[in-house]
Amino acid sequence: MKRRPPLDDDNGFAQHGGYMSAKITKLEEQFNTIQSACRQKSKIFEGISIFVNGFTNPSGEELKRIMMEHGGTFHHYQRSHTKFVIASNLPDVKVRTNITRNIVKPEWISDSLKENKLLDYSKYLLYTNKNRAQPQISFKALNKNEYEVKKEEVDPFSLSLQALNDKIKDESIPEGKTGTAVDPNFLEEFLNNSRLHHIATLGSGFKFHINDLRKNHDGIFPEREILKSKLKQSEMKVESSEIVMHIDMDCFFVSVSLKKHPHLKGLPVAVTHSKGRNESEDFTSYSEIASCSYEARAKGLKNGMFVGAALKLCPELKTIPYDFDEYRKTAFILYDTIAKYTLDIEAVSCDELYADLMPLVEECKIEVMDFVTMLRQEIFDKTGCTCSVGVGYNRLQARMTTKEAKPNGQFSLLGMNVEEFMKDKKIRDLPGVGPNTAYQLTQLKIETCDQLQNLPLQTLQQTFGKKFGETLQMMSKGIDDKKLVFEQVRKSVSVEVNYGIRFNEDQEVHLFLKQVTEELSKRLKEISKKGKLLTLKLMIRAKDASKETAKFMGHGHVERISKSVQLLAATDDAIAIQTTVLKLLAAFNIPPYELRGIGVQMSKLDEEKKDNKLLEMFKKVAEKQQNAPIQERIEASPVKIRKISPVKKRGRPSKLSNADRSSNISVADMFSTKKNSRVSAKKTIEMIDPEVLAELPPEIVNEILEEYQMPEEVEEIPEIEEISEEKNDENIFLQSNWRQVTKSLIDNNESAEQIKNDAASLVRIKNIDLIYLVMRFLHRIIEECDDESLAWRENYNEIAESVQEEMQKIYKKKLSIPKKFI
DNA sequence: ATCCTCCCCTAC
DNA sequence: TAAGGTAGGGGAGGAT
Ligand SMILES: Nc1ccn([C@H]2C[C@H](O)[C@@H](COP(=O)(O)OP(=O)(O)OP(=O)(O)O)O2)c(=O)n1
Ligand SMILES: [Mg+2]
Ligand SMILES: [Mg+2]
Repeated sequence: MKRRPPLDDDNGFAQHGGYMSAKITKLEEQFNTIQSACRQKSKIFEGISIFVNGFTNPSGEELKRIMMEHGGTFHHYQRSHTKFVIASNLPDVKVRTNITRNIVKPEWISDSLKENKLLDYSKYLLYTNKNRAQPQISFKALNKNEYEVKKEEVDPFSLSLQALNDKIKDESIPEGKTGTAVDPNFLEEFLNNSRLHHIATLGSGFKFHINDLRKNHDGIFPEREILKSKLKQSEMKVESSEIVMHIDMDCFFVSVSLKKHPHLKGLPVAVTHSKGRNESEDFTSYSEIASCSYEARAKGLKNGMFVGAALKLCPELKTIPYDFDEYRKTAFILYDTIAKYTLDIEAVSCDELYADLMPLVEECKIEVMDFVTMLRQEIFDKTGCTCSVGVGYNRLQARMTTKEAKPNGQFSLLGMNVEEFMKDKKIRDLPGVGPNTAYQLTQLKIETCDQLQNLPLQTLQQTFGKKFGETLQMMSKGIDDKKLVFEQVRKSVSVEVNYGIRFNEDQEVHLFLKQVTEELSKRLKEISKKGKLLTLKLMIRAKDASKETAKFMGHGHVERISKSVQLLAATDDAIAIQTTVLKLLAAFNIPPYELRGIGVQMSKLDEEKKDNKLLEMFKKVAEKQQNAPIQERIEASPVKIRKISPVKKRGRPSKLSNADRSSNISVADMFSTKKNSRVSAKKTIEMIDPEVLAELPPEIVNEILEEYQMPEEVEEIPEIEEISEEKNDENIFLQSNWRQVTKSLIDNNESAEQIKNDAASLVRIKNIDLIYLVMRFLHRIIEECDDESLAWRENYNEIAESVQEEMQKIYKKKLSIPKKFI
């Protein structure tokens, strides 16, 4: 209902107002045609979706036709909602990453068709418990933790990768593959030239920078004295909790790049990789415009537009190259100039931030807009670039007024009728309203905020969902409850490449993925984080897309798929990540030549791995004041804060150099004498010196990690009442991923001792609901596996016995749990 | 009711 | 030629 087919538009020449015919994606169009073309003959397979893996009889094509004609659904790739995988045999590596309980022989389909009714698929399972002839696999292998590196398993990959590595070094790149991800230098080259990579990196860099400045700041802003003396004194009337300023550089890349091409000032200019037009009739470039000047915008140009399209609108357009290093330097000047006056800053991107000016104007007793005028002048003096500022009582108001102010202007909504101000704004100008939402709103005949204000909330929520519907209406009136977030915490890290992806061989894919995972590992290490949830994101050529894209080396029209795995322990290890990612990839079974994009993302990030305890401690201290204006923090607890940040930075904040970053460590250093910090048992892993770990071979590392998943007693003795709490933390069944951990213990045939103890302990802490679940779970998975399961059946009996024993002691009765095995 | 996975959308 | 990255918010639908 709320989800629309994605807007996907390969050639991108579709114009902005006429929200294209691409409401329905090409893919869906095709789907519809096919559906209607082949008249349905029966509904035998209604509600059944299949994916065909490998060679089958009937063939994949034939099975597809059967499904279509008889009410079923055919998936070209295995998806989460794919109900059955049809296969006659599967290579081991594929089996290991598939749930085998839904792998069914193709005969299921053909026999069902013959009988003209849906037969019981369980008789056609490719892998059953009785089916010992089949390679043993399934549950164990599936749930065996993915990151785990066992020599026997990994060798095939690592060997072939090594071989390929050497081979590629010696040999030239295959025919027609220069400039693709097959080239071993591609990733580096691509990242160096990708503007989107640069702005993303700068963006998170500045978020970090602000955190860093705030943590190392003493709460004194000497530069405010200058404001007090230079600007007219005036009293503020307080009628809001925030005075929000939004500041954004005007056509940032263009302004900066123009400094080296001054003769082009005043002309329509765009920053792009393309050299522009050589011939008079050359409107074909699919190079993207990162930023265009306001003269160019007057002709209808927009950031992100293709050069060819832009030239059609503005044939006299001049293009200038990127200057990434200069963007970085300029952005630092922007941030550091503002940081002299306040650190109540929410970083948005390299050319844009919000600041809460309330504490500043209250202290200095100055007019907000006087400060803004002075600030903009200072930024211009230092950078030679103009910026614009909007001011309002919330972030939305500030954001909207910046648009109004641009270029090179400022605008305040304070004391104005906000609802009135919003009325003539186009819905597309609301932050959060992109092409899709705008299209859906125009379908509702809504084009301005005025109309949006008057639309019944119910209608909006029907189309956009409860939450977003309400947000939309609030926004249309200029209301926005979201407070600024000064200290932002990263929740994920990813490396994605959706350009130049043209492979022929699996090994080429593997080799590229290796580089991608190494890059990911590098980035995790840079910010001292480890992650527990690993996601592989792929872009696959859409069925109807031509093999060659309109845009050179682009991805074209694609289908996006992703798959994630929970790791047993957080990791940043390149090998561990790579191994897991290769398995995820194998599970999709995509022919290499159909890939158009590859990304690897790590989320569920743990706390900082180094000085973990110290940082956690720091957070505890700073927790309450976390998002408070910097000055209030000091007032609330001057002693503590001084202790945390003895390193004073007066006057001009320094650039974010390596030296500066490492100075952050001094925060942690301060705690190095405090030993009584309480560490959650889960994090015991972090007690191993990371440097030591890094020296060890990855297999060993993972073994150690595995060990530490079941930590021994914590070395430091916490206060008495905390002991029991901590011990409970160690109970595997009290971990959120206890199912996974338990499976892994069983699959690896580890000792049942801990399971037994922890299960009994559950009874002691009277967590009966959980012990009930646990016992049922144990029974089920032990029943499902065979082989070693004899031992585990006995283990189960023992565990059950010990649980019942505790039950008797505490409750004087037995728990109704699955019966013992015989 | 709450969680998880696999998306989609938006922004710069 | 061209360098379509990356993070966060959130919804649908299934599992628990
Ligand atoms: N599709 C986009 C949008 C932005 N950027 C880069 C180039 C921009 O200069 C910079 C900042 O983005 P803004 O949205 O702030 O746009 P500009 O600064 O270029 O223009 P404006 O004056 O509207 O802020 O990010 C980009 O590469 N591709
Ligand atoms: Mg800008
Ligand atoms: Mg901006």
